[in-house]
Amino acid sequence: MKSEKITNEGESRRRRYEDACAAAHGLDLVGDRWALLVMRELMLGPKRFGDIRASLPGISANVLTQRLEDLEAGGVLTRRKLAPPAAVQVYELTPWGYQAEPILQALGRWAARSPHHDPTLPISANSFLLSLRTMLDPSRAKDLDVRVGFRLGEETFLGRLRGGALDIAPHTIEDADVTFAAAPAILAAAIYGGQPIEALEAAGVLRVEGDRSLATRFVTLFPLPPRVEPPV
Amino acid sequence: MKSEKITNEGESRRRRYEDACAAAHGLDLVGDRWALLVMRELMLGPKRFGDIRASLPGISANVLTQRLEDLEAGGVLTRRKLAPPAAVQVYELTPWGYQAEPILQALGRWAARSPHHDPTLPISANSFLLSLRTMLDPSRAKDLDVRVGFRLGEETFLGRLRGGALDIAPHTIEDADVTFAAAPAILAAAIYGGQPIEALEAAGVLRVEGDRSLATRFVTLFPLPPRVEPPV
DNA sequence: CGGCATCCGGGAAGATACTG
DNA sequence: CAGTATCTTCCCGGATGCCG
Repeated sequence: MKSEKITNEGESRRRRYEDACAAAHGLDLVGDRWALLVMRELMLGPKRFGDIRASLPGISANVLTQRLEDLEAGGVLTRRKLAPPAAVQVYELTPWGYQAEPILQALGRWAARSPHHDPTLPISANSFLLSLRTMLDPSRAKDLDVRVGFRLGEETFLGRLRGGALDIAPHTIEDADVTFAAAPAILAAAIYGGQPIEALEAAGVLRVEGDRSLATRFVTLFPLPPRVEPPV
Repeated sequence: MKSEKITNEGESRRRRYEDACAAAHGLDLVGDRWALLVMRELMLGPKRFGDIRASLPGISANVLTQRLEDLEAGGVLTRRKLAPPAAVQVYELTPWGYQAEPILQALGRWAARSPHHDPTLPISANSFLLSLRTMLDPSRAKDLDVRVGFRLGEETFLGRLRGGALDIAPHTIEDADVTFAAAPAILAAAIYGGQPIEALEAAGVLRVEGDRSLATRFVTLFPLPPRVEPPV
């Protein structure tokens, strides 16, 4: 039996930048592969291990376990057991963890201009919804106060657009002013790709309920920044 | 001889997240270890290989070579040869590369609140100066229009504070209104650690030239956000 | 089934030595 | 000084299997 785990006694000797720069310390915390994407998947609310994994095609179970441990040790998230009726364990960002959203937004805004960005790859519900928060143009939205429902696969989310800001959370959608039902990639095509709503409905891949004129306005609130000219 | 480098025919098979999310693509570009810190070192102007390396204690030459190649392939930076008198090669961010600064700022602002952040580690001139741009409180600075010089080791930088924003670039400092000469860590102690300027001068680790009352005001313009409560 | 440990192969990171 | 070559170490990714 050499199973003496000298590895870590609660304190990790993980590889670190020895740098006082706060950004470098941020990379110590969330710079590992997959770490920020795990946080992205928790950004709209707690999730279970399997749901995170399903949202991140390509991550393996042991890596996800590792990232969750590291992020918990860093104070970014906590594991919590739901009330006995459904006593499942979920992972939830700490209040400070939720405040990491501007990192994802800065990264997303910048990379959206990349010459190599490929928007045709698969996209998760969370990353699509977060992209709306990121790309919303407050000046175009500032005089709107509406509730927008999203039915993305099994899950429903309710967005509250008010004062030029957009809050989104998992929620029922019966009292939304307008509701979009489609795969995330389809909605992205409508909002970022300029695909007309009617065409997508005619193709049977999108359904709009409620205020249709609001729907056509809503999809224009998220302008994409110009691409950088292709590589020399 | 199996030295057939099948590796890459100009196209890289680098490990990528297959994800349409722009943030995920951003991680494809700058998510590798050291990548963002290399960009940080170039954020205030072009640098040579050796200078980047000297600013990043712990990076090894081959990793730096690799990161520079990858970032160049991603359109983030270019290599450029200076005019014949000093025909040295330097690395310089592209205009789009410079626009990545908000990523560093979001990361830094967030991680500055970490319970595990250790400000006593070594700090480079660039990361200190960038931290000023990050942490400047525009409301405290909005009615100031001054030139601030920094002598950090061999290099000098000139900061222009105006309209609540701070521009910084390598520059001579003879026409600054006030000048700080000290190691970056010392200046950080004065600005973020609340060390009195007089005490640091008495200790012989800091020298202030020019408008001294401006100096005492300047160091109050960069409030630190509150730390998160230590781990449970 | 969800969560986590273990083993293994490949590849990136780290350290050192070497070359133009 | 600016990288390149080489070797070691360790992380990532996939598979399997244990256990509640």
